[in-house]
Amino acid sequence: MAKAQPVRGTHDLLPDDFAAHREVISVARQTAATFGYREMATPIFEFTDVFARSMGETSDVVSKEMYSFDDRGGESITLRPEYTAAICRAFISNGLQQNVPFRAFGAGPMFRYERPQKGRQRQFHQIDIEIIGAPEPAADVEVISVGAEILNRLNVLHKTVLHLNTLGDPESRDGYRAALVAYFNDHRDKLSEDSLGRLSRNPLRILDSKDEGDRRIVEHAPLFGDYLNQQSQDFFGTVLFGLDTLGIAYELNPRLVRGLDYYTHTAFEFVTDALGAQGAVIAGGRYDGLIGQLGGPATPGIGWAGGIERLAMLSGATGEAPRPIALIPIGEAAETEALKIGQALRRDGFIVDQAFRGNLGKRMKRADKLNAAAALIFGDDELAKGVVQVRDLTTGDQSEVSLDGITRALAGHEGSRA
RNA sequence: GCGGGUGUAGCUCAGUCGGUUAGAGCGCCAGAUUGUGGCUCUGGAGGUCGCCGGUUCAAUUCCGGUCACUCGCCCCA
Repeated sequence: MAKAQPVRGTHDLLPDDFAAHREVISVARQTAATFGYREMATPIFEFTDVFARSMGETSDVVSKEMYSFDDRGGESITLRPEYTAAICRAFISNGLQQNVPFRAFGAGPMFRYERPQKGRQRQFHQIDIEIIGAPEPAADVEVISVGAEILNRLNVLHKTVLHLNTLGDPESRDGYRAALVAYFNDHRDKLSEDSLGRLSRNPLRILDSKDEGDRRIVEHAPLFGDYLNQQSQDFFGTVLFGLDTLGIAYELNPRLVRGLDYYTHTAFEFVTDALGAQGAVIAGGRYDGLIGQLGGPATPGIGWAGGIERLAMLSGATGEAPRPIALIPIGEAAETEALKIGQALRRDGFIVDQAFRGNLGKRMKRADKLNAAAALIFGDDELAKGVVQVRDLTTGDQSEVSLDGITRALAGHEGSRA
């Protein structure tokens, strides 16, 4: 092991990475804001129970992927593996049922102990929106359309496909699940080992198995459509109609199921094939039972989470450092004057770079390397006249400008403001 | 958690059929050019060849283990 190695599955976000990261967040934040979602944050850790009860003890995340530990007071604490349960807990804790429908946007780190891959890290970051207290299918349409609009503004919508399915209401889902379990039990001798495990934990997942043998059995498995009650069908129909109205394209995918217990009705994923095996960039669904399971008043909800790293990769966003204004004093008196000029320019919003050492040539090279938009050059001669040389480093044009005219002379460099 | 690939300078990569001082391009530093950047030229710094162990007179090279990344499974964002 090399020295100073980061923990497996964690990554540093250096300034360029961070700029791309922040771009995803700010596009999402702005887009969500236009729909009335307000940003909030919850703690990065919660009582383990918050996730164990909501996501289901048998889910992969809870059973083997959580960063859980006992704190010094003996409480079992877990670094959040997802945002939804935490926001729902906050909804209950703060008595927000007065405020429904409650729309929230959040962004931050999540933690799962998984085997790292491209697009899969142990600390990763998500953007997340939730709408709580809206049982109407219009909320499903809205939440999906927020996601589509964010992808659109990030210029990646065309690289994704929206997969859509319904899990129905609890009655439909339980009925289907029972039928599936009965069917697969009759064929358990032919199921893969993975699927035998799924049979007890989450039989719906067998539908999505990639195993050849499993697929042959799945072909003749009962269909969800036959178990959806009228209400669930109507609900889903309304969602589809809304998406059609908005011109949001989707593919119905009856194999799209969720690994977490709390989902009902609409389940969806924006998937890309451009990132290898980790193709879901935004995924979510309706969770009408979740808040009740957490001990709150029965309240429906729907939302999604998007992987910031995956979105940043997909958009190809690369952070670019802004172009500063370089201050290049020559001589001691000018160094002193430079402090004052720099202060004034910064108060005016400019990004100002001041080298701490070097002669004129050195500092010009540095200014060039920083991709500075302009250099302000001044020595004793200029100070005596109360001027500075303003050199445009793109064009090479240079002119003498009086001290109180610097801001005006930099008018063409709005891109150099922070 | 399971199976495969990879690991040589800050970055991208050559190379060593086991043998003396391990290379290139880019980048970095300095000089040509002590009041004017980009181009060019010259010079320089920078490597425990991922780590630990084994075999060997000798290992960066072969073998084992390990760590990290990566591809697929699993799971998901």
